[in-house]
Amino acid sequence: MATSCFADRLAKHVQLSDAERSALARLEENPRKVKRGAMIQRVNETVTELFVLREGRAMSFVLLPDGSRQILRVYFPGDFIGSASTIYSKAPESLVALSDVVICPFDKHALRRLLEEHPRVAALLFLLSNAERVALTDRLASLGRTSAKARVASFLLDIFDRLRVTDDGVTDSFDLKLTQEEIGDAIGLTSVHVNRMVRQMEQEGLISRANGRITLLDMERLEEIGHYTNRHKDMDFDWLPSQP
Amino acid sequence: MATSCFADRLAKHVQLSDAERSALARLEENPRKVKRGAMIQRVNETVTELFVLREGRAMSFVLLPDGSRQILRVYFPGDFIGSASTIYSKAPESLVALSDVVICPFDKHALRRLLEEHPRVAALLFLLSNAERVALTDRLASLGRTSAKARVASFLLDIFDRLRVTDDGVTDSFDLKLTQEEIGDAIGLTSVHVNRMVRQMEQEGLISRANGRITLLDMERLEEIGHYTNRHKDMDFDWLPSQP
DNA sequence: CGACCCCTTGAAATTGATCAAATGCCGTGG
DNA sequence: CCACGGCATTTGATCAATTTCAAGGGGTCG
Repeated sequence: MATSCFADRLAKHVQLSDAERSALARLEENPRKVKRGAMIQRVNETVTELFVLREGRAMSFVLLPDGSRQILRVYFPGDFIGSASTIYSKAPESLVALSDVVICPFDKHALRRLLEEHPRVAALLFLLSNAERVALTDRLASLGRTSAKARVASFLLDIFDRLRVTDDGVTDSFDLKLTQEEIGDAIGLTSVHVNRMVRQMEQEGLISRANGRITLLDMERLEEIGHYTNRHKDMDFDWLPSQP
Repeated sequence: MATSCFADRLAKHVQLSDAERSALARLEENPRKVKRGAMIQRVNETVTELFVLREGRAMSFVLLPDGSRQILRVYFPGDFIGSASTIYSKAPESLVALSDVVICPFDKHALRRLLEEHPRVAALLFLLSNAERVALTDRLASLGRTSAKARVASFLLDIFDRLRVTDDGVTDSFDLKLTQEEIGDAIGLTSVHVNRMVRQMEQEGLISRANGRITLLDMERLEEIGHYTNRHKDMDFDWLPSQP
């Protein structure tokens, strides 16, 4: 059986049949290495490909005419990225590697075949897409209605909880691998102000930092400050079509 | 053939077979009227139902502990709402009727059957879910990185373009049917500041208002001010499975 | 008529942005 | 090994956008 990073991720939620696994593995037949900082997809370029992120970290973002950047989402191994190209012929967002990464590009026609032949996987993708949607609405509420400190807190918790889904080594600390400017671009703040908030949270004993590594010292208070809810706990896949 | 508001919407993008149409119509077998202002779904309640909005307008929102509200999305006839309950057992957001509405609730098991039996419809739903995702990222960039005036401009254009998809009567003016406080809650501003921006845009000849009706007088400038892109023009459904 | 809601306007307060400069860190090449 | 350049972080001072607070006006519905 071929390995599939994406199948492994899905298998955390539901059992997959061998046929489904190998169909998913076919999406990852063409792994490609991309260097840190390199562009995977450029906004407005014609796109027909999607990607599975196999290794490393990536992000999607848009640039506004005045040069400011909004980071839309940070991605981790096993994430399915660039799904906007399923419906838009021109990329609505750019994708860039945050570290050296391995991505597996596949054409949307391959996705089509997968959806046709494996309705249960199709349903699963639909569900995960809805989970992404909720993640975005959470951040929308964060940007629209909470203070700078709350945004930093919830952003850290979000990254932390997402890393924990796949990486069992994560217990209370993690490598953020983002500059303060990037954090700011993700949560709608300047790097200067991110610095002040991080620094303040450190002094208050909420977090600590050591060469790029963040430790969450008081998660309860962080959740309270950030108005954060961990959505991962509440997922329910039971109603999906039973295994073929 | 039974009527289906949702099928009509999908049919704007792709041709549907009779079997697909009647399968979609079954989702709308139980229309229910809901009065303006009434709750359709309350956050944190256990949910197993989704809805097609057949008539009227609705919105989803969350309340933060300090009482402030973030409106996540405004919905129009033909929209598929509450899709978060496909994956979360407790509603992550509330749904409320903005006008008297007719909604068609259906159980997620009915959706499951639809996805199993009609892979092409499943694919289509997946695509539309990705389009929603992009709409959210657009607003995320708006909240995170643009001025109050830009947010108002892009919000108006977005509502306008979405109304135009279904309602042919819309050419340059439309009923917003939202209070200034609701606009503010959607784009992360106070009602006071929304008022100042709307008023300013009116004085500059960008828009005009008459008893709740908004007319867009200078769309080009509005698009520029709001950094707005109309995504509807760029949709591509050609690669979908061909008709069965 | 009164209650209520929404819109409007002004003045003061506050949050976070902007500008500017210093510090520290790390990899590279001499 | 050290010097250097370049990038990220840190800090201070000032500025500007938006919120907050407060009050008045207008329309509508019971």
